[in-house]
Amino acid sequence: MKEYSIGQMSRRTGVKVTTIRYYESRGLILSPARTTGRQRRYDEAALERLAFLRHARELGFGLDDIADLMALAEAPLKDCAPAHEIARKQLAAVDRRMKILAQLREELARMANADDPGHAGKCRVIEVLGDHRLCIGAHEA
Amino acid sequence: MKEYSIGQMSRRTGVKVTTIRYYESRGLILSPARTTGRQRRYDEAALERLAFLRHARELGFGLDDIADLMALAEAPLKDCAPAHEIARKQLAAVDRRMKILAQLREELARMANADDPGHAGKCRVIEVLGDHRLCIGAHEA
DNA sequence: ATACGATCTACAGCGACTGTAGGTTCAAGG
DNA sequence: CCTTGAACCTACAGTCGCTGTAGATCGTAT
Repeated sequence: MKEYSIGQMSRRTGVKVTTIRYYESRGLILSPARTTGRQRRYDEAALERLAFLRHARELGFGLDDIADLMALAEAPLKDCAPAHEIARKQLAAVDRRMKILAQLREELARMANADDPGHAGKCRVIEVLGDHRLCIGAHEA
Repeated sequence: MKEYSIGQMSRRTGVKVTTIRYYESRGLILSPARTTGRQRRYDEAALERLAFLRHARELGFGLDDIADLMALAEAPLKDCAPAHEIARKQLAAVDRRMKILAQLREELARMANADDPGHAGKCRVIEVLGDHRLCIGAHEA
């Protein structure tokens, strides 16, 4: 059975050592076994959960939502009704995120492809960012 | 000469009143004129700067990057290559994010729509988001 | 046996807000 | 005018998700 130190976990997932300990303190990952010298030793399952956590964070999910998603992953063995509700809620969140990202992408592509960077003409990046017609969200409130 | 209260600025740009004051305290926008009762009164130029700030934040720029961009906007003859570089970097990040979100979306949709919640098959959310091949950033360190 | 990097705990600090308390100002209606 | 109530003011604590520091201990390679 393979074992990993916290540093190996960090290298394999890209999550910083301090952040791993922070996740543990928040209850997002289980407290792992310890050596006699009280150093953490993780197994393969812990590695997978951490990789999941990392990707979910990169997608912009909050830690509470991630806790829900993790519960969802374990749900099929139990009652699925709450799991489906979480799935629907997260699906809606994902759809909103994708919609916004698609708009961001368009604007950024326009910015990145504007005038030649070194060229004598004026830089459109600033203009584009200031343009009211390109507002991403409806801004009420 | 049109004048706007902080609340009107907020409504016009979608930036919350408290956040506008925060931006001022961070030096990102100039301290506006005040009424005799010490309430802020903004002009059209301030509105434009705030709109710029809002859009840049939505695109994921940090406040320091935004300060740099604003400085660039005031020296338009200077080379704007760094601004293009920032835009390209953000664009790449957005593309990676969208790709992963699409996969998660598919999995969540499958789970949310499963006719047979109890036997719909193993939940693959963790697998989908745990997949190393989908990593957004290079993770060295 | 020693050296030296990795790990430990505890806690302070950061970025970008957000919320609260408690008071003041402005504009509209009576 | 005067009242009323929303909008505004300052100051500061709290939030989220980390990140960094200090000082001590552990573990492994030579």
